[in-house]
Amino acid sequence: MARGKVQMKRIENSVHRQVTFCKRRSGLLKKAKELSVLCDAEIGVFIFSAHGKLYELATKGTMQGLIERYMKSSRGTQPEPAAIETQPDMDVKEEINMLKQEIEILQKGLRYMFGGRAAEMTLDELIELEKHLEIWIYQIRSTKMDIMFKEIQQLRNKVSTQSSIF
Amino acid sequence: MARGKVQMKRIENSVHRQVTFCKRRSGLLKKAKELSVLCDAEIGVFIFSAHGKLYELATKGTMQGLIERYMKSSRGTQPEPAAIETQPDMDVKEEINMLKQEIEILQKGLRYMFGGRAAEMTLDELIELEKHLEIWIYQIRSTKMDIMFKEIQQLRNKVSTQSSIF
DNA sequence: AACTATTTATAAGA
DNA sequence: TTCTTATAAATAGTT
Repeated sequence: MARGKVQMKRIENSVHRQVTFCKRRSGLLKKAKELSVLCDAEIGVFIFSAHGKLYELATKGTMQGLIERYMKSSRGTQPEPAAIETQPDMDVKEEINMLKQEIEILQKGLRYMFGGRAAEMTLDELIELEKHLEIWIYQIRSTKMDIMFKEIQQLRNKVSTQSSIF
Repeated sequence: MARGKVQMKRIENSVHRQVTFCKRRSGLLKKAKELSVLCDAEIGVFIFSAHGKLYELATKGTMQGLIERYMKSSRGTQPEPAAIETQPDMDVKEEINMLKQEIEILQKGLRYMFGGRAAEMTLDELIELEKHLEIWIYQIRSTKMDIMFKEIQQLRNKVSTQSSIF
């Protein structure tokens, strides 16, 4: 943006590209900090260079916390999972609470797996997480069964079709 | 940055703050896109407004994928979990592979929990995930046992100290 | 939303 | 990298 316009496409000269990456990266992070301070926003940025190196910024708190908040927030904007369609009579609020609880659980689990492990979780929390994982496994087994049952039905249909041909 | 400098602190006038948020937010996202294109970088940005509304950008692929990459990448820069200290003789490479595998597992689980649920997972993947969750539960139980054992020892010490006093 | 006077960011060069 | 500087972009205050 100085001494000449810039084309909005990958810079082919690798030296230029590296220099521009360095400059614009710091510019971007500066802008993010400013926006956060001026407007009281919480911002997370991560940048992977072409060679895979990570540069990150999290205003207010940690990136982990921001990701958890992101998960929580963006979850609601997605289409409802298919599982709900099989229970159209269920109370919507109750379903939402269940989903929220599931998210809380996984957040705890995430902290356990990616964070400093057991050091960050108390005995009570571990017991709670274990309980929820058991529920999760139960749900997975249930879904598995559904899928397998459908497959069996399809196979039966095929078999009966074949037997009517011959 | 025009018609007067700006102080780097929260804008008190709420109308000004809202307008500035809107302008600078779009500016930040534009800069992020430019950096990604010009320098072949992969960038994720999320912005929570003061009132909690989420604005996001993920260049190349989805935010989910970026977060997974972030988890993978930043994991290595953190201090090693305490669990490793209890096994100083274990081969480091093997330990790294185990951690990587753990991450893969949780990523699958994340997709299952936060993504489109069962619809996105095949039977084989569900079976695999179930297996990994069982391992995870096993690890949690093991950690629980460690914590409980330490607590028992501490309590025993207290008891024996008391009995020597009286 | 638009308009500009300024401030910032930054491309090219050293 | 870092500095310099001419210019392009972003944007604060105003309409």
